[in-house]
Amino acid sequence: MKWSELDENWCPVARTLTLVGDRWTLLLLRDCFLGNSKFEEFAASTGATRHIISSRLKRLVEAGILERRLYIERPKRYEYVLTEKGREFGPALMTFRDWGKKHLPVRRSASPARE
Amino acid sequence: MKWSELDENWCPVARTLTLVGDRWTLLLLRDCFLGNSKFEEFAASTGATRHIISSRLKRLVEAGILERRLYIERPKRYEYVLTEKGREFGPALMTFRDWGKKHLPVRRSASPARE
DNA sequence: ACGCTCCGTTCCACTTTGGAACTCTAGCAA
DNA sequence: TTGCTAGAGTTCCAAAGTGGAACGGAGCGT
Repeated sequence: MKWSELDENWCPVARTLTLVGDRWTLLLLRDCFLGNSKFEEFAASTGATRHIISSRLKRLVEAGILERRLYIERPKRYEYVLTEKGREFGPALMTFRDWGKKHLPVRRSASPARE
Repeated sequence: MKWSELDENWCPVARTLTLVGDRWTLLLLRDCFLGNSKFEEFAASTGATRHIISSRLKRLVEAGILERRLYIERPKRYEYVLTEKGREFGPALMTFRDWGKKHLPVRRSASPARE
């Protein structure tokens, strides 16, 4: 099954995944909740390629989750901000964060003499 | 950035995404919460290829989210069930479901004139 | 004019996916 | 015995997606 066919799926989870069902998209949304809004910020923060960022932002804007807004007139700069629809996705990221904090603690090599 | 490098990321959301940050994995987990547990059930329900199902189940088992359990001795049949860690992922799927129900209603060409 | 910054787009090699066929084990039927 | 069915994968190949880096253009600053 093509994943594009999921958007008419009976299951609301499946439909949601057609929009945000990949890691970069979810990372971009996390960034938005962290306050990032500019292309270069996304690039630096997520580590995704500009190519990916460009395509994902486009999809999120089309879906009405982000809004592309002109924030400087003269050199024409755009930023991407969450719409109401997008902000309502916040709880989902919270659950990811909580689950990750609990079940996937960082193993940092900082702690002495191990690993 | 390779996505495998995310698992040491400072952000718990990013770390969570290393495990479940793709559509098929999340669909498989949804299936588990719906009560499915067998390979063929996953194949039928998600529409993913057997290849994908195989690899994703493997990863989920390695991560301790699912448990691979022998349920028939003689022809050796296995089923996949959620561990406690996996069950605690439930709330995340609920938020996806709720968001999808609210913001991505099915547009069925069957019913005219209503919404 | 020249370089610099931000925001993308284009290119190509590499990896992942989709789709279908194939394997293996074992029960059941003729 | 041969053949059919069924579950649980594995293998193969073409198509799609991704990573990395270079390129483009619009408007500053000097």
